[in-house]
Amino acid sequence: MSKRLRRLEMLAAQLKQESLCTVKELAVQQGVSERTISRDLELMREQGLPIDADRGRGGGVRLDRNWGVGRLNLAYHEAVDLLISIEVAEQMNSPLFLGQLGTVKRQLIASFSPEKRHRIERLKARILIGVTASTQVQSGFSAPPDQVVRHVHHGFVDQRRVQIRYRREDGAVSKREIEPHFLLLKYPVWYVIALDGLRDAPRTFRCDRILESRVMDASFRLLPKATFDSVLAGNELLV
Amino acid sequence: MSKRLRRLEMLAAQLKQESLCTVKELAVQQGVSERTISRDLELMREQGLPIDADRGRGGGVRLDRNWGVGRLNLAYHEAVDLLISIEVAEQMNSPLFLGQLGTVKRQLIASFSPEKRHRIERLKARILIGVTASTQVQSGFSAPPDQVVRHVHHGFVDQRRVQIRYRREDGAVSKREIEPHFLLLKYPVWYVIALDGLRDAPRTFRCDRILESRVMDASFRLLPKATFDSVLAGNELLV
DNA sequence: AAAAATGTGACAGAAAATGGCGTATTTGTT
DNA sequence: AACAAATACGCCATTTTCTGTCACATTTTT
Repeated sequence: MSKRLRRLEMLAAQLKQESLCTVKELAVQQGVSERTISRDLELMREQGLPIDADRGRGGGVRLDRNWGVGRLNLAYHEAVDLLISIEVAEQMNSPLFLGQLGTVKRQLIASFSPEKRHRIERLKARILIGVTASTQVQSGFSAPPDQVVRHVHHGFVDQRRVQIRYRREDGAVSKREIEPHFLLLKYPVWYVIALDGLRDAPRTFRCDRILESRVMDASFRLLPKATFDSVLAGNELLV
Repeated sequence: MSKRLRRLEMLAAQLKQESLCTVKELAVQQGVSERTISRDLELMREQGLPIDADRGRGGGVRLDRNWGVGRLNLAYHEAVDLLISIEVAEQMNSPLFLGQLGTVKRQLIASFSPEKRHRIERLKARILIGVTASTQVQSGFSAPPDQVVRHVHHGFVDQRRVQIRYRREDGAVSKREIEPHFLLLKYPVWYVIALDGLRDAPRTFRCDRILESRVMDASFRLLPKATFDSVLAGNELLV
């Protein structure tokens, strides 16, 4: 069903790979006549792909040089991560490359439904950017294990409780179940501001001090930000 | 020509906006029969769109909640910026949100032709990540003006000479024409490592000390990295 | 049980896609 | 100047696909 659709996609892919190909080549590859390829290219142009053609000997068809990417298919969570990454980077106040990403951001936002957009806004509001960590803190920093990063991320985004083994500054290790409400970045260190499940008290955890983690099935409800004022108070926030 | 293609796109767009719609609604909107919409949805499922349907009263059709973005259309330079941004952020060693961006990166890379991929590799090799700036440097830091950021970015990517007005640490202001070969990030400060056009000597400039800038028409040729060893030597590089 | 939804199969008529052919046009090569 | 290799496009018969209609099954809510 719908062979043409598939052919159009394959043609687009082909044109992205090869810088120049002739209609004849494409026709042989796709097993259709040259006339058909011509018509396909015509349609693709109508759809907005900037396909240039050189007539005459040594000519052929190619995508405009200034065209790199036809489309990027993003799953919901990928799009969310991308959008939030861009916004975080923007707020980190060190532009140069990310400053140029306005169009990308706009497209991402536009592609979300209003309802989802709102969810992302709330998510973003739960990410706090603080001042850069002191030299002393930085020297004692090492990137947390991948697994921990994934779990904290998951728990934060999906509002799931996370079980962690945590090493306090004084070296004592304890097991806890936390509800990750806020993330705080004091570059390069991420902190989780969470409700400690057992004591029902707000606490701050440094991600690189989390030794092990597990995402629980249980989700949690967001509490008002005021609940965390006590632990947030000590941090200079940029945003 | 190809009404169906257009209809399929419109259906996808519709489904992205509305969380739930009935086949009947869609049929009326598109001016075709319900049976046709059914078949369209069938095709879209085959193409990989996760369209769920609830039967029975109050039911309808909707995109899987985990699906936000159908496609992102990126121009070449946007795609380049995005890819490089992701890589820079990755190398900044502060994951959490960027950890999930592997798929996005892979898709971006896949969509470039080998030739373009190579150009991007070279561009990336010209971006250096150093250690975080000292507290002292940070306190004297303020984000450079947008225009300067854009111009430096432009000059760096397109290998164009850039005219700048620069304020040295001692306060003296001078006008120069530079060839931006490398960018060095010592978070949050970006440095431009460039050939000073007048003296033909490698120099380092702090972006936030550039007062004004202008991109020239003249492009420049890349010199071997060894040319800049003298100015690069003093920097601890992470990469 | 009724109503409101989707899902699917069959069939004939409508519409679109295809291939083949011819011609025009552009461009590089001999 | 002539030729060869490309795209561009119009026309038409043929083939394939799409569409609407009708019928019936299934799922879910009221």
